[in-house]
Amino acid sequence: MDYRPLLLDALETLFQKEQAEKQRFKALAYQQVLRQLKQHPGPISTYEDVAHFKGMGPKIEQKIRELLATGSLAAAERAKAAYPIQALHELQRCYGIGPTKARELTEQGITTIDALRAAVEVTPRLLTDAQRVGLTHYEAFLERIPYSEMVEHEDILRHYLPLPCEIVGSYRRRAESSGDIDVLIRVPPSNTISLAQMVKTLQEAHYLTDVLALGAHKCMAACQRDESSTPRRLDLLMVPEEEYAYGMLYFTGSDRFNVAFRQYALERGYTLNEKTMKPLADQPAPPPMNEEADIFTFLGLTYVPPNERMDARQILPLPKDANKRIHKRPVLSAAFAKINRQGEE
DNA sequence: GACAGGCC
DNA sequence: CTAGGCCTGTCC
Repeated sequence: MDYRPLLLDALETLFQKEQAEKQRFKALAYQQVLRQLKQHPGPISTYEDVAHFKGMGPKIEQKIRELLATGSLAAAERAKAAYPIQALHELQRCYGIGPTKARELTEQGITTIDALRAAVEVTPRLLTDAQRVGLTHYEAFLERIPYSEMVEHEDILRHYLPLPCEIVGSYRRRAESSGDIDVLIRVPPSNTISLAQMVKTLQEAHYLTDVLALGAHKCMAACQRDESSTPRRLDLLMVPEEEYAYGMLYFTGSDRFNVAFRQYALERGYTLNEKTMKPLADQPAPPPMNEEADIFTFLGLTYVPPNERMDARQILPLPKDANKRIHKRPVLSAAFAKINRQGEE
């Protein structure tokens, strides 16, 4: 008997319930187990199938054991009676609607995207400008963007932007699809062009169609290659030259690779974020990093090309003897490559 | 100007 | 303890 579908439903329910009750860390705990369950390919028939998951404490263990033994979970059933779980889930898939707004809407009797669309026709101020854009493009923003289309966006952006830029995220890791388009713009000290000006240029080219948020350094927007193509989520980030290498490393991910990378930096006495690297104690301050590879070298790490950046397994000290490198470097297995292709943002 | 909500 | 910062909108 495969309890995987029941387990997914029960844990998703409890995740929504904790979110509705603003129990951030409880929600996080369910989310962590849910993510691993979704990645787990095979059926779940005994507790041993999930015992090795990260973040399995006594509370979640008890709940899973109950579901495996009885086929249902009392806590999840109670949550379903107390909250419109399905409605909260559906509404939160809309860009700009989080737990609070979703709960507010369900309390007004709005429980589906269709109902929300009808309500917003009558009362536009039910949502903010950005949320209305999210609602308009609800289906489109849930779609994934094929790699081949990402290449086209890159061409368009390079054509219109007056500064060097790169699409980062899972696209740079060569994932076969991406969730959105993350663009880093390299800003030299001499720069006089504002982000607002660049946004205007992209709007006049009829590429950028909606602005969700626009500040001095960051723009969140929607874009389209042409009138008939699917609208996509676009993020533009202005990054000063001296921070660019750190920005590239950070926004290229993957998340797990970043966590491992920052942990390793800590062991070497440095704290790392998306802008810079600082010495912890009496370490020397790092020199300017012109490109990503400089950061690897400075920390004594073997450079990892973006498409191999998956998790801690790629964090390897530089070999003392270059000849040994051939034997020390693990070969990318098909299974690893598959994980990478999932292309989480 | 502080704070909350949401996103990355 | 589980990130921290950016942007928007609201309230006073």
